[in-house]
Amino acid sequence: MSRCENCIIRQFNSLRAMSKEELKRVSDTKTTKILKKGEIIFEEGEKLNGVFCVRGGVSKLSKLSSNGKDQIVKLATKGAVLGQRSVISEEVANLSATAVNDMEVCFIPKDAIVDTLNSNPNFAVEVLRHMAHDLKEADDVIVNMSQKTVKQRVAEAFIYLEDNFGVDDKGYLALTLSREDIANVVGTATESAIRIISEFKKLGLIKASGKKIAIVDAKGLADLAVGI
Amino acid sequence: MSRCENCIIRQFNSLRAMSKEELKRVSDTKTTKILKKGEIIFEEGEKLNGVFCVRGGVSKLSKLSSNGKDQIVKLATKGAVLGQRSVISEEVANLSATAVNDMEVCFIPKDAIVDTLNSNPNFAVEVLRHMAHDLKEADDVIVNMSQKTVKQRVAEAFIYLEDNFGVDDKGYLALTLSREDIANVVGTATESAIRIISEFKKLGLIKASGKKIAIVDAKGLADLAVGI
DNA sequence: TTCAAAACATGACAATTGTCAGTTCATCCT
DNA sequence: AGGATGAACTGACAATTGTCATGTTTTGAA
Repeated sequence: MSRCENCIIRQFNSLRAMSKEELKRVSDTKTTKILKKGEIIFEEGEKLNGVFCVRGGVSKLSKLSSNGKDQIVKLATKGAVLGQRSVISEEVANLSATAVNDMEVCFIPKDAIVDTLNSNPNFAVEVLRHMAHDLKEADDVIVNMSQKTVKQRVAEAFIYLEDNFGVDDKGYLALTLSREDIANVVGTATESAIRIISEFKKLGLIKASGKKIAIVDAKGLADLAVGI
Repeated sequence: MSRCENCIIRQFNSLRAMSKEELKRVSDTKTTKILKKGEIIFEEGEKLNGVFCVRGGVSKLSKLSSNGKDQIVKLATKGAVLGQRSVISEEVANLSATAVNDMEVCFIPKDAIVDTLNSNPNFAVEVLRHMAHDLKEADDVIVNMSQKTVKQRVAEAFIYLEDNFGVDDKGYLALTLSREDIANVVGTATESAIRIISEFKKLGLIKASGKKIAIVDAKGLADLAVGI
């Protein structure tokens, strides 16, 4: 069985601040799950008794709004830890996590995390730093959502996807999202997202092959995103 | 001079997890500032060498978007600690803090905070919990901003103001914001905010006396906010 | 008090975005 | 292969929201 001490993922997340003993404990209590595309890791309102460490694949973190639409708040990939916020504040999950790809995740029981937090200041500070970073990102999203047009947000989404998930050998975005998911990231109607994507294709900003999308004119897209 | 140990504000924030000695150190190094309405506490991009503890008045935390408009991300009142996120992640401030009222704030130098974080797990965890809470709130704001109409967001803003800042003896919202600030909280044009406020008055949802606004039909407003 | 500046308000119009209805295309199952 | 299903797309139209122009009220400083 794989051991946390050797997990390459550790370098990406706060687990690196754990001592050997603490890691051993996590390793002994953790379990690994394989999830198929579309499967749900946890849902909004669910009480979490642990966190999920993403070893492979991509998860969308979303929240249902009162009008019945799903808003994707964040996309989490290798190294991300899901559910940490809820475990720390001892509240039910306020987001749902769904596999966008086939995924592999480790489940780490709550106690292993909470006990380490309370005894190891390095770990607590490391987690704190991560959360501070997430909070900054969330604030930036708020500003973008409220001040940018849908077109600007779609442009930004493509740049985000390229920056965070990279491209394949043909230059296409490595992460392929459905038009509906793109709309839910951007916070618009699916039809609006589709129309804007078509327009971007006509303008030569992006190209598509099936569902795969590639950025053609990165500068044009970036200019559009900031409103030039 | 007032001492942190006795500061009533302490019960609202993470400082309560500090030991007597730690608090004494904070008390010895802190300085108090009085700010007039409109004055700036710190600006986006500024390097902060400490945090600000709000003793009185209200501050708006805002960020300039690329199109030149200011988005108010959060309103902070008595007990809030400003700049904590930037100090923890050792980055420049990503928000500006401005006094909405006359304010009184304590400045606590960075080192007093950082040293305590590194040595006192209780304090670190307490700060972490606060940040986890802020992150949840930020996620909720993202969903509201992207999925609700401007009208729903204005309705929600009034409910938020009543819930968080209360009402005066005549029932008017204790915190009076300019129409422009309301528009910047909601993420819309000032004219749009004004129109919606006028409409709410006509519908009998709110009433106004000068700049002061009072909620008349709380249920009607709440229904509108969730889209009934 | 008085006047200038700022804040508030409204109208008219354009631009953006959402909704509904329908068509085409891809995928997957047996 | 054929058909069923869902995703992708398009058109038409309505609703929402932003912008510009302009008038009114409030505020604050001389």
